[in-house]
Amino acid sequence: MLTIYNSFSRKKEVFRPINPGKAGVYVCGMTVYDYCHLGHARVMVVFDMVVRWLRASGYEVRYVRNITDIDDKIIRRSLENGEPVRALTDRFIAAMHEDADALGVLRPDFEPRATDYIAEMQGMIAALEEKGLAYAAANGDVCYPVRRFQDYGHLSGKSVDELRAGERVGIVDDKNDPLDFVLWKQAKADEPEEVKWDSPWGRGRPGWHIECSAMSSKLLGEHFDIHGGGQDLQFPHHENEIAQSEGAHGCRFVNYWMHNGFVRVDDEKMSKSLGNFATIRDVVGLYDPEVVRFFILRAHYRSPLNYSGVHLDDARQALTRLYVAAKAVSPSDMPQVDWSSKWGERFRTAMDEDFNTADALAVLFDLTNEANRSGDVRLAGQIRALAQVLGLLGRETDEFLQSRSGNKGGEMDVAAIEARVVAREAARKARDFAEADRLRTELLSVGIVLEDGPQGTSWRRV
RNA sequence: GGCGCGAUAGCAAAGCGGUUAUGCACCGGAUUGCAAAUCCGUGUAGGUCGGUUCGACUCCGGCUCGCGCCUCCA
Repeated sequence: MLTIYNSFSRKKEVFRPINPGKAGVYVCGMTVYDYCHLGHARVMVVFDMVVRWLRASGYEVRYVRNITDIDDKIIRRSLENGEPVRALTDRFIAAMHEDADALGVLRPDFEPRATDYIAEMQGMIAALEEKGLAYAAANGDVCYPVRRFQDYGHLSGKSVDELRAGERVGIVDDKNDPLDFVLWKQAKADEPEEVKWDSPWGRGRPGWHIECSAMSSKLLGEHFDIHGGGQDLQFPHHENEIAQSEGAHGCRFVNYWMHNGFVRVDDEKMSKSLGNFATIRDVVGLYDPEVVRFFILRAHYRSPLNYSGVHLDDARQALTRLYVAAKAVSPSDMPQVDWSSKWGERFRTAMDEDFNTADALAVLFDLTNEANRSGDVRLAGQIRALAQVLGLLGRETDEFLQSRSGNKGGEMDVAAIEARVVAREAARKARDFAEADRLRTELLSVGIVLEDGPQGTSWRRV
């Protein structure tokens, strides 16, 4: 029985889908004006894991992760670059897909681009207007009167009055209430024509929050199961989504809200001003992408995650242990998961407990010990089968161990390495151990470790 | 100022009112020509002060420290 921590109720709840056997999942995706960073990596990996687990549990999942391809930052970047908005967003969508692929993140079933849903957004704004939940501000922007929505603040645990008390002063605003947010922005003279759409409220573009409300209801219905995103989106973005969706549709919006924890770098918040801003492509240049995925999954998704070199090195060693134990089984002839086994049951129990991947991985390590001790290939196969439920261990062991990516050793090419392995074998046969050790030391100096086994010598990069 | 979260062994990270989490690192031993990998053995961790309890790392309260949100942010 799957339980999920629901940010809305602040407690763990048994997952009960709206339609038996099915699950609708919406996750706030990227705003595509720059390369994805580790925070994006966490969102993508975490909800990829969630969807994989729902599927492994037998649910037919409809997974939507949107792309925000219209917003202030995009327009600004486009102007700076002298690059059309569409060219800019296309470029960063392609980059995002590369990053996601590297991390083993499966494509969502739908990746709606905001600009393809302008009509739906306008439809929602019209519906809100009809219910008195939209007004034109002094500057012509159409805004949502937050105080008119009863439950505003529930998700983030804030009351409207507290928000007012803590609000920053000095913000010049045309809104009736500083907390109100924009549904439709009036076009500005210095903005390119490609970011302007005609509407009943004048030429302009949608506000950020209405995008997700419109796309999710169009693709998943007005009421769906799970909505996810980074913790920072809880307020105001998700709060506003609730206000808009429930305001416009008159029914409950989402049953389970899931928020993943932040990524920090060397124990500091990751930010451009601190200069510790790590993009996925930076990190993947230093560490194998699968190590990054493992690193993310090793912590519970709601905990803060601290990125640092030593932690990634640690993760790499741990993942190597799993790979070594699974060596005898190729991913191509991997067995099915035996869910009735002790290991399968423990794994399922861990995952069913609010997606406790840390605990599930601990089960894998216990299984690893058992597999190594017994030499039972079936157990090795179960390591692979279970790990792949988390999107891990999908490669041949040697491919992982010998991969250049993220390994420190690696200047020497494979042919040169193998020539030395052969030469050393010959030396060992001749009992010329001095020569054999010399060759091994030479390889070690370039980051290659040799391992003599019953089936001969194998090598890997450190 | 308001709201919320966290503090676990050298590092990382889970569960749990009373029996070994797990991984990395370290130290012994086995194995190996020597190694590596693997196996065996070794850890009396739970910020602090109180309370509840037969018993608390686990529940409650105070304190200290750290963090997040309240503004665009995954």
